[in-house]
Amino acid sequence: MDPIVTRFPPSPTGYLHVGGARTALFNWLYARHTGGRFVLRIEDTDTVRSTQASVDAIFEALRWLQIDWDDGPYFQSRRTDVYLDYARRLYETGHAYYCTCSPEAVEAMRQRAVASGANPRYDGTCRERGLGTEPGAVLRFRTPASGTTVLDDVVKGSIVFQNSELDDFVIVRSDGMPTYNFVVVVDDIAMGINTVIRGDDHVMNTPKQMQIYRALGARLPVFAHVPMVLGPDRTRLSKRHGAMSVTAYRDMGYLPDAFLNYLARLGWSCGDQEFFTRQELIEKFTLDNIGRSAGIFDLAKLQALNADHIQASTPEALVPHISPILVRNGLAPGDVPSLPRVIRTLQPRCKTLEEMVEQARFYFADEVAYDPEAVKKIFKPTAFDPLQRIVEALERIPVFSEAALEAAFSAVMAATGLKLGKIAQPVRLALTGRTASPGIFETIEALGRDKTLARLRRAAAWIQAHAVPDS
RNA sequence: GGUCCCAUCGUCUAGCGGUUAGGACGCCGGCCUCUCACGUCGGUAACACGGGUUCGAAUCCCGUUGGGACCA
Repeated sequence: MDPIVTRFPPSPTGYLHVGGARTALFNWLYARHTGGRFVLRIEDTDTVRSTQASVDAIFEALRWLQIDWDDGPYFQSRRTDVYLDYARRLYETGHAYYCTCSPEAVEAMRQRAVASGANPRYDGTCRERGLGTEPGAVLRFRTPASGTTVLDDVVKGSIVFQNSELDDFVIVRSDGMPTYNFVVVVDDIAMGINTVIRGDDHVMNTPKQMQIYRALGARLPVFAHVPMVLGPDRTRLSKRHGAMSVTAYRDMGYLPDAFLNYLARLGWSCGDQEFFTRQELIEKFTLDNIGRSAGIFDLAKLQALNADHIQASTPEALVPHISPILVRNGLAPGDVPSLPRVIRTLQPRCKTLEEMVEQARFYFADEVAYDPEAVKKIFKPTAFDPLQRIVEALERIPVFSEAALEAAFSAVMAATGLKLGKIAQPVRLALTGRTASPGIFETIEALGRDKTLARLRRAAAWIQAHAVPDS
């Protein structure tokens, strides 16, 4: 059996968006799953809207997602001669003909067709005129007037199109530029693409494309039309729904593997499994379990999955992902004794890395700001003594290991008769400025000896300074 | 307007003629606990509607409604 060859053909008219990323993912996964090839092709024939910035943005997004390609990138703008070559073949074999009808005349035909209740279409005026190329002529594809074109779609099943509904569409414009439906087929044939996985907004293009395959004597690829990704209001995902750019999710602190996991499960399933590593995705992805109905992009679910991936990761593996976000927030990764240790304390408490940075702030601060509400409740005069005892106990510990810290706290608990909560909360407030934080021992360990002792002493002094005189 | 696609909890989905319709996210409650989380246990909630086919339909067929896509 021939190896599977898939492709991803983005138009560089903007950043890579969520729907495009999922299409890329499915094609990539299928190629990797089958040990086939994945081709990247930039469809930049629209020279007005295509930009280099968009090309760069797409590369950047694919790099972040770690979706790599085996062939390409090809640029359609550099392949015009290939397309015209194929167009000539179509003309020479009688599958295409020149047409000199003016745009106005064609528009009139459409009006007439609509008026008679039919589809707007070209009426075939030049079809049998046997015209050769001449100035202002377009090249039209000669669509069969009768019969049906049947698309056997892997996900949608069999779809029947009446050929009479198909137009004699233009394949080369009067300015010599080939058209979309035509170049796609030429490229897919030339690049050996045998499996086309794309959004189901392309279903209506498919019968036209199938006709071109036939006219060119090429073998049809397997088609898999994947349902679209919609916004919460059930309309096509757009700017109105917030972030559409894939890299925006990177900047918000999502892990590429979590993002891919979410995208894969949106429209594809594997029994009840929700969490997939990249490797599992490759092992388990097939075209068989792609759903037929459109899916709504749900940020809450993405967040939950991201939290799972953050937890499943090692702190060290998170470092390269979180560092840029730290820096963006004015925090230097080196300003803490051990960044992985800090990350470890926060892993079970964050849905995104952005949240993690937010919660990590106190580790980096030179001096924590106390939450005023918490101060009222916790920094009471009675908190001074235990705090002081903790300082003394910690001063005697050379190495801040969790076990040693726990022993020190136990000793203070025994000496004062206080429960851990009564001691831990003042310590927590002293170290973090807040009432909520990671476990007190792991926090101290990650914060390090110097910062811990400095903050505890400052807190003790603060309480003394603000002590309410006995009345 | 024409053509095409789709339809299970709010959301993602399992189901492929016989199930108390399962899981996940979210939400609500219990437990755990040095706080917040994590974790764990439990709860909430769905087969769009109407006809058929069948001993039996979420599942097969037809229609209706609703949503979406493409062309204009």
